[in-house]
Amino acid sequence: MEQQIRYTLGKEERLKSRKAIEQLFKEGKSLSVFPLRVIYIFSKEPPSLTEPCVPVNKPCIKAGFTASSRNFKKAVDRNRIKRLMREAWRLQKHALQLPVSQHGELAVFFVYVGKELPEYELIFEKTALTIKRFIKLINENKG
RNA sequence: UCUAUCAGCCAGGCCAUCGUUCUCCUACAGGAGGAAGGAAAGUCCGGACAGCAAAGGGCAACACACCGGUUAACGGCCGGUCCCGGUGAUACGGGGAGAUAGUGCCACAGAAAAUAACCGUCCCGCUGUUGAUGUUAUUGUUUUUGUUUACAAAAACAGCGGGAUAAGGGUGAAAACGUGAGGUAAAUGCUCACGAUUAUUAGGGGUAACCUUAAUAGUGGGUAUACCUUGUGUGCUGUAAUGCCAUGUACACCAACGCCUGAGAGCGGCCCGUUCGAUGUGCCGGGUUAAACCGGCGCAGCGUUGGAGGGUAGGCAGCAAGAUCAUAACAGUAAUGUUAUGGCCAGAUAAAUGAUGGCCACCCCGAAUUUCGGGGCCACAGAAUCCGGCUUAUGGCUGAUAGAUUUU
RNA sequence: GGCUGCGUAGCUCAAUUGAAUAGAGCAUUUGACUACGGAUCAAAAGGUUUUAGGUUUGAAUCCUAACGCGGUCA
Repeated sequence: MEQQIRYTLGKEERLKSRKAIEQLFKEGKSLSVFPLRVIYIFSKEPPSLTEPCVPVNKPCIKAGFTASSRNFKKAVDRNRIKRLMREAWRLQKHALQLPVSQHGELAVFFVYVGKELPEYELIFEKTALTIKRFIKLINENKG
């Protein structure tokens, strides 16, 4: 049986520390794939010096998701958007895993900036697009 | 069938794949089990629990207000009662201390908005004018008649003073019980009849609010959702409360004791009373992940002894077995309570419950009436310490009553 | 999670010790002035006082509930 990819998104793979998120918003770069706005940061330390970042054991991509309460006043809508984004990320992030693990660590934060409730298909497509752009970015940095 | 009002119920079920979170097991591959609501919402009330050294008294402030019951508690709920609206109907909806404790307010209009004032009406007295009529005296003339003067004076008018009035006075939301009769100088519940209404007393019913009968005394405008008075209740702040752990750093850190003085501070509104009382404190800049900390300026008593103290980022507790849930029986009109049996039912912290598919049930449409095909499977909406209510949002179903329409 | 304040013309604000017609400035429209425009002058229109109940003879104002928008504590 060819190693089946486990599409997981546990606690380890999400941004949970308030401090880390504040730092990300302060120093991170951003790109925008409407209706998503993506804020990200690469940590420079080579993986060998800090705790070993082996793809199987320790995840090296951390992600967070949010939707503004200015655009969506109801908690139900915000939860729905975050869940859809999480689901799309969960199914597609494996494409990034290998390139990133060779390079360092990545922290990503997705902000939904649209003003209407999206369909799942739209979120899925846009997430795929962002991942492509990330891969491109990593390749440029190498070169 | 539709509409209106009221009351009650439900918020699909099962299976599979990939994921999330918590707990347990484990051979660390994984496996098993639990995982949003009737409103989780608004934060409008009431509690539990915690802190404020202790939580004492008074005042203030706030809330509530027919009666009884219910409860841990409530401003909630249940039952009753009176008033108003409303109906075929005690179906239904709304309201309820005090205006006779006091103060304030009631625009415009109106005589007047609560004192009964003003106009007007009536009575008495005084003064003045006119003066029917009467009496007496004087003067002139011989007398009579007549004239003049003085006095008295019915009545009328005017003025002043005193008193009686609330019947009348175009208004207004509201005008000092209403209608009729008698009575009076003129009038008035002044008296009488009928009616309305308030209070007290007595009898009857009811735990009570209240109902009812009789007697007596009244008829004092409205507004307390103006201030207020009376009664009852509440100390204040809130789980981001609060307690504990531990990294690293700096030291005018902390604790105890003593002396002069009593600045000041606390008891989260104020006072009394009481307690604390000095290496402190205010501002600005730097520093730290954060706090400790450093420097400057201002105000300000010190000393001795001891060893840990303060504080935040993070973690743990608080934090999931309870005014608990389900079923049954009993008590009660009911809210609710008691007993028995069984169950354990979210616990995250940038914050878990999602994505996809199938079947059944339900609804709609078409064929057709056994059944088949297609579509829908929703609305409002997401726990953050936990409970009891209230309010608001919202889909469907059922029942009761009334009305309308159609068919028989 | 708690506390607290506000909502008036298209905009910025008055009127908040209840009193009948809700006022001012800017903006808008029309007219005058000008060759034209601006400025200026004159006039007009524009309000269910956020919504729904209640108290009152009478509510922008008082009371209750809802909706919306801020501020603040940690």
